[in-house]
Amino acid sequence: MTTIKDLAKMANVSVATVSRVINKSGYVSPELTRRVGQAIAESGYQVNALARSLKTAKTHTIGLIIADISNPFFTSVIRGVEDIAYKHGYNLILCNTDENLEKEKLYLQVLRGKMVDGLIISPAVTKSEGIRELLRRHPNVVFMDRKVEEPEVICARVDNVKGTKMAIDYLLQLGHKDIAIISGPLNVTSGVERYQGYVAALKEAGLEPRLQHTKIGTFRQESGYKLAQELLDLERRPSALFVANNVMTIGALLAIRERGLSIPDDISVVGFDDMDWAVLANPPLTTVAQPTYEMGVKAMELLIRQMHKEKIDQKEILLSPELRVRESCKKIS
Amino acid sequence: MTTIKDLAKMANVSVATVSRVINKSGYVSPELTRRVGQAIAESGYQVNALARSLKTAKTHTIGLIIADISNPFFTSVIRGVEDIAYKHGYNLILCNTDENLEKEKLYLQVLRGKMVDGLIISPAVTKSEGIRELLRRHPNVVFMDRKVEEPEVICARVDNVKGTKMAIDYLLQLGHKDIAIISGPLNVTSGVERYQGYVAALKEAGLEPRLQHTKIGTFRQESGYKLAQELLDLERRPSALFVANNVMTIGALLAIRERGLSIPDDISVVGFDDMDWAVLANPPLTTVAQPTYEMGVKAMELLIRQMHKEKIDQKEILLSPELRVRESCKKIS
DNA sequence: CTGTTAGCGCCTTCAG
DNA sequence: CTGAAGGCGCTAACAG
Repeated sequence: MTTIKDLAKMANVSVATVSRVINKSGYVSPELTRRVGQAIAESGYQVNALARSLKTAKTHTIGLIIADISNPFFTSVIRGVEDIAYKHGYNLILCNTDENLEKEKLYLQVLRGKMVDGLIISPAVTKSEGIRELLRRHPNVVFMDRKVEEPEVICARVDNVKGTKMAIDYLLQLGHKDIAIISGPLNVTSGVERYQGYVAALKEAGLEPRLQHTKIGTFRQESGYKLAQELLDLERRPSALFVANNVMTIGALLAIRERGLSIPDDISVVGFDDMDWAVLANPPLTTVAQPTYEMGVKAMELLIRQMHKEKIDQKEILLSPELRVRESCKKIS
Repeated sequence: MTTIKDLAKMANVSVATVSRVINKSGYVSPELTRRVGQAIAESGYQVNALARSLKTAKTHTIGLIIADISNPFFTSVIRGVEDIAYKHGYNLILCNTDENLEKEKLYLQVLRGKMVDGLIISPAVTKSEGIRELLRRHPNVVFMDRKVEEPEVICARVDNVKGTKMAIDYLLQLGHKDIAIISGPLNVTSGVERYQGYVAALKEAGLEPRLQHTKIGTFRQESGYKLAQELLDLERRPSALFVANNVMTIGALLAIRERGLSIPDDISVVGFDDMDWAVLANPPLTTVAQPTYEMGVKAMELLIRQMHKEKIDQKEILLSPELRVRESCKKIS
């Protein structure tokens, strides 16, 4: 591997001069600049970012910790993060935790070791000693989608309560009274907030949430599938179903289909998270859409401000969800 | 930040000793081991991977260059890569090129600078000077999904010709003669191979591919949408449509739906790439499924063998696709 | 404008 | 079994 030392020899200058032309720091005469340039071209030199980072204490790398890359919600978010990161010259180390606390903890440690300039996290659970320690040790951390029970954290996410309320209110308006929920896990903020939105919306309408009709899932497809089955097997089957995320919705739709029931005649459905095929489903699915790409963008922008020590007036960005009414809910009397 | 120097002072030993206990290299007396261990615990020490890598010339980081993270095909592949990488202690730097050659080139350079131990690439085009140079400079590169026109490259991908033939043969069997294709770009291997499979299948059946019925797209949804429109507007509308990837299929389905046509009565459709909602579509969509997760696993396993200098008997792994017949094609007479 | 030099934090001979 | 010292490749004073 060529080093600046080699270049210095080739161009017959000092390493400092080489460094200067590489970094365009300080003046170097045209002649020397040319010679160094030539040496670089001839050797195919590439600066060693490790050495540079060791010296400058900047890696231009950020860690991205999320639960599941294969979930389209996250990939869209990642896309937003990547676009902004690229624009500002940062690279992403991608860490998939699978909602596994151990894995999260290990990744946190590895990323700290790799001296990332910052981190974007979608934490596996609301309270984690690992993250608390991270917060103490690392100055640049932003949360995304989900947050953690600590004061003063910086975070970009969606208004889950509002989104869920929009969905439930819509169902209520259509005349539904027996609205079931397949909720996410209650130890992550997005899960608990959507559940709270559900409860709140019902109560505001003077309805009491039924234990029978509330199922707590894991945000996984199998979970949506299984819980939907339980709901469908109930003596008093709900007239409407709200599912708290995209992949559980797929599971639920599969279960409904398997039972030979039809939407919305037998049961109305609205899912949290829009999906690009929602309009192609049978029938087209009514959903609560999150601005996923934008969430990624905002998170990365927050992180960049934080890394640049700029003032952040709004520590918590709350994006607005949107109800996309299609044909999966019917009016009942 | 705590360094081994600090630890050495705290434990009243030399840095060499600290290094030895951290890396479990060489014998250290129990007493000193204990003292060092305590110092580590008290200080919350974390080794600086930058410094270590600079010294050892190993980063335990690999670069992953793909076209589009938001495409479920790639995310499933990434998932496979990540799982294996994690198992072996490697981290992933994720690079999204957007099929953009400039971006790819820049990323290649950055990754080289960051001294990644290896690279997995899904190249934007078949022939690229940037990649040729990389191959010359970096010993550990494996291609995934798509490859590049160079001899001896290591690669994990699917048998695109076979997959496409399966789809076309199926349509042929159902009696279709006017089978259109929305192909991918012809400057990437997966695009051209699927196109070739289409042509070959037709010719073997004694049919001549019609220019009118072959549309060359970009693997993007808009492209599928627009080209499907063109096909549908033809005087002699094809009786069947093969779409060469997942997101173009979504576009095509959208166009068909918009025209008020029904599948399979007005037109039969089969798409390359299965999708988890394919069975929920209206009607359930017949597809050619790729073993995406497995592809990622194989690619990473190949890379690991390569990095470990193990012998690789099979440089090119060709995975088998599978036709999933559902309800989007009808028999015609 | 250019060169010399001292580290960044770590690993690894080489002595002891 | 332990310590001292050199160097990985680079940047940034500090001299000149």
